[in-house]
Amino acid sequence: MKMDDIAKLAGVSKASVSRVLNDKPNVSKKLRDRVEQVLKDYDYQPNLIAQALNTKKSKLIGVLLPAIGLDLFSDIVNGISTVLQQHGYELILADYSGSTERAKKNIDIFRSKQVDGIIYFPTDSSDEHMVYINQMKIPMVVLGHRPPLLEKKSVSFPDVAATKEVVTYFLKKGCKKITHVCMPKGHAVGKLREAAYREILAEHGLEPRVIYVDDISYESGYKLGSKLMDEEAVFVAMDRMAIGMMRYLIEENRLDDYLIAGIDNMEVSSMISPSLTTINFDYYHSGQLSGEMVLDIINGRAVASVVLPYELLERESTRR
Amino acid sequence: MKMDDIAKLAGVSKASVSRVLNDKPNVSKKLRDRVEQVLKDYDYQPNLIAQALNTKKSKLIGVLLPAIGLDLFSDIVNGISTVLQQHGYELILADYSGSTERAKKNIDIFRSKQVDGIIYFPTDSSDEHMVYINQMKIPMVVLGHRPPLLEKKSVSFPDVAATKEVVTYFLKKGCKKITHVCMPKGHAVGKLREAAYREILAEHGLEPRVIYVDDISYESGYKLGSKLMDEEAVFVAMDRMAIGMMRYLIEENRLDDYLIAGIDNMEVSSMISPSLTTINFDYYHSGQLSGEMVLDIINGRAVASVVLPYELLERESTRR
DNA sequence: AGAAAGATTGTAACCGGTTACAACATATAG
DNA sequence: CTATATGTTGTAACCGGTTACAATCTTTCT
Repeated sequence: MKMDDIAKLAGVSKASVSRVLNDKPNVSKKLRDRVEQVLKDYDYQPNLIAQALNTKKSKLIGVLLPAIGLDLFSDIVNGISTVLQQHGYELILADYSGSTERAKKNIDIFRSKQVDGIIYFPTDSSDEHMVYINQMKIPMVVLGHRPPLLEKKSVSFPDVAATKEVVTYFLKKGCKKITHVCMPKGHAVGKLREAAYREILAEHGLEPRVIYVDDISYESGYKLGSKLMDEEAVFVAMDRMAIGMMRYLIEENRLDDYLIAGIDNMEVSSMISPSLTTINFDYYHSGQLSGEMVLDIINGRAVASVVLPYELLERESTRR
Repeated sequence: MKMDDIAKLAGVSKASVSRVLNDKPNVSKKLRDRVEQVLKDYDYQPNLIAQALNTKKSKLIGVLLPAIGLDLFSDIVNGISTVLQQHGYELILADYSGSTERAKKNIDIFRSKQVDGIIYFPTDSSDEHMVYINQMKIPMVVLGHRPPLLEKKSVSFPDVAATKEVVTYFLKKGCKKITHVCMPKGHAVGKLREAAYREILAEHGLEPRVIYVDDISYESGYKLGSKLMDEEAVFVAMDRMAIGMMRYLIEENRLDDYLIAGIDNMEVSSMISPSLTTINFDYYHSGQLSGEMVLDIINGRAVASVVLPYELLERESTRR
């Protein structure tokens, strides 16, 4: 059922049907009623592809994430989706498994599909990559980072401040040996957290000790439990790895030897025992904000970068 | 940069450019080379919207879920995405928050966007709804259910068998008082699990005791912990609620009074302490299979329904 | 009543590709 | 060296909408 068919059935021209559908002015009530009746009778659904072709608005937003299937990212998608749906946009979801090449390819596909905007959560926030991203002429929001070049169009988390807060918390508790379990190399966020950790330890004249994980799985955290030595406190760069590590320590009956804190605040982090001290980042909200921001950019409204708040949630894993 | 521009730059017609792009036969090497050079020079990306308009293939698959943000669903999306990406399709993601009306509306939007197929995870699998779904002329896979009408195009989980396996497991351990914490009413899956639970208890002449949750959150499970009485075993209809409940019982120091089992096998279920006995369902794989199935349907290949296997994972929460 | 202004509707071009068909060029056969 | 088959390229219609502009119909005013 296409517009021409509707037009014929109502005995009017295609243009008139289009006017009725788009609530254009200067349409007589008689014609409008007649057309609307036919539209209803035949349950006409316009072909949005055809519409997109000449309005040049696909009402599609591309969302590009390092991975899907991580709760963090699904919270983000959830937030984005909520906002987009409210505004009549749909989202195309893609992941690039941390490969910058695949990210670029996906962005090209998004552009081919004529998305109206892109929300991109890069793992690589190098200048080189950001220059490449910035030169695109498409509304784009950078999520999770705040690269200088795209600063104004970013929604990010205060990784540095949050990290310092955790480490300071350990210091205040009198810990001298604070280890950091870091995300795999290549994760820009991990780099930030590691640098902040090192910086604050240096400020206090303490020796840093960093353990690198291979991947950001529970399993990975679990395996690295055995690398812990005589430290007092462990700051793990993601809750999921912290939980894996705690499991290991519980099995080895060594958990009482350590104070453990994560960063992320997964939903489950308060439900495990002992519950995990962590930093709360509101990923869902970051999704909402980036959704709103990309729509603002599309509609030519002014936007300002957002750095979300964080909150230290002190729980059982750091109580003696 | 549109096709006409490329054509002019290469000194050929639009049609020839199209032929080169689509690897059509009967194109002279000379012309092909010339066009390809220009394509490369100007980094031409075809407008897939225009392409979709006349090929009537959008290379878009609509994925409609009850919710996004639940790990279960993000595993599914992950599986779907992997397969689709391999075949050059993109996915449009939408959720309907368990409202059948919103589900219908989303399906309409999908069709307006001319998706080539839909993967739909309904919560409502009533005949009425399935008749409505079935009468659509669009390739569609039903995920998570196996409604008679759409049986051949479904990918589902053996909820009944799995439930019976868990309950039987408790029975073998000698439990007589087995409670079931059920998903909120309206969840078709919850109904299946509850019915299977009731059936097997009846077979053994035992009295069922069902506790209903309001929503499928950790919190919900936590709150219902207080409703437990003198039962020996608890079969919870989702891991996340089981974990919440365990947390409550740990806080109350009553966990040792119960054997607890879930169903789902969340990634974290093996990492908490005590680790949770549960049924493993491979959601990621279900996503892959439904992705493949929808592509098969689109391409006119024969498809057969899939019921995924399950596996009881006996862990610490049911050990004494 | 007739002209001018305003409202309503239709016609046709256009969005950026694909493809049937025609036109032309080259190869093969007689 | 034509006649015919085959290969290559261009022209134009089409996909299903939107919209500028022209055409027609109403009003309103003198």
